[in-house]
Amino acid sequence: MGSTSTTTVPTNADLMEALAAVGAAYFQDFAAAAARHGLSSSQAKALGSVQEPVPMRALAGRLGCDASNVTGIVDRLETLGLANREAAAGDRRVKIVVITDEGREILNRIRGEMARTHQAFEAMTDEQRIALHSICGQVLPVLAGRAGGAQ
Amino acid sequence: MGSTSTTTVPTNADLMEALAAVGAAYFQDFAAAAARHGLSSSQAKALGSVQEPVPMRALAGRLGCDASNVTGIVDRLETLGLANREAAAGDRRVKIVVITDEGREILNRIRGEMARTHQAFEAMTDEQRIALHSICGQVLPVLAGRAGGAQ
DNA sequence: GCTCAAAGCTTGAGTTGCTGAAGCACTCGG
DNA sequence: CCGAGTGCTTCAGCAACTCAAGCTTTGAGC
Repeated sequence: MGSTSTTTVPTNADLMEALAAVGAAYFQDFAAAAARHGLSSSQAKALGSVQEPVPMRALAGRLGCDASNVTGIVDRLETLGLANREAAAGDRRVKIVVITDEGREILNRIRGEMARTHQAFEAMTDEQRIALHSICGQVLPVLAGRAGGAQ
Repeated sequence: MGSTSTTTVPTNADLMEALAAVGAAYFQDFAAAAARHGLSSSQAKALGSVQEPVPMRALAGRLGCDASNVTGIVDRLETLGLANREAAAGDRRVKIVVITDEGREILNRIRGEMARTHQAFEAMTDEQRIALHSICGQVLPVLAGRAGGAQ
């Protein structure tokens, strides 16, 4: 396979490998920061997905898992005092997950403590930051299967 | 196309969000492809980490989890006929995990079936591919904690 | 050669993540 | 008001994960 050369266009396999490695490393940094605050990565991910109030069912969609699974995760967040269930106005079947102030604080602290991630970003030039952000923005809708639709 | 003179440099938070979204989407594509072949994402990830024979302990390091956990994962891979344990020459405590031909075939098929990922990559220009690959290569050592040496 | 500390793997107990099926509570169209 | 459909929870069951404990092997010191 290709060696690192400025004129070599990476193959799909090259890109997959690179993206997988970066994604895995990012995730481990995230999980480690969450663990320092007593949260599993799933709980932390859920917490990050409820910065805006979200119904249980929609949360399951965001997390890409079954609705019954979300019940347990939110149970634990609620026990820890990081989120609450609130009844939805207008449809009493629906329960809306709302992050608490404490939850928001923990979330911000976790994000701030992702030392490796911040270190990696700091080392990037403005051009690289712009390029990476642009590429992610372009690639995400396809990767997430939302091509042609708005979020 | 988009880039005008208004060069907005994304903040760390912007990049974190973008990277997290792309990483999560990639992982879901991966997990879905693996599931189609009866593998959990952990099993598939392990399978991808033993393309070269690896001792159990080293595999645990690569997967970022406890050694005792790897026992169970490799148990299942072995049951499925996708990998084998072999005794290490020179140290009979060590067991080396070796992928089987069937395991290699399944792994290749999984990677080939990550449709969204391939789709996303196909839509990239040569410049973007080079930029993304280069950025990943630069960022990975820092993100994975293998940078500089002061740690 | 023996002993003992340490290393590599497995086992067991216990929690969490996750799914599918079943059930309850509620909404909405007829 | 009734029945179908929706949203959430509960339950059973497996996989992933961790920690502590246990077994075998290794290697260093005696």
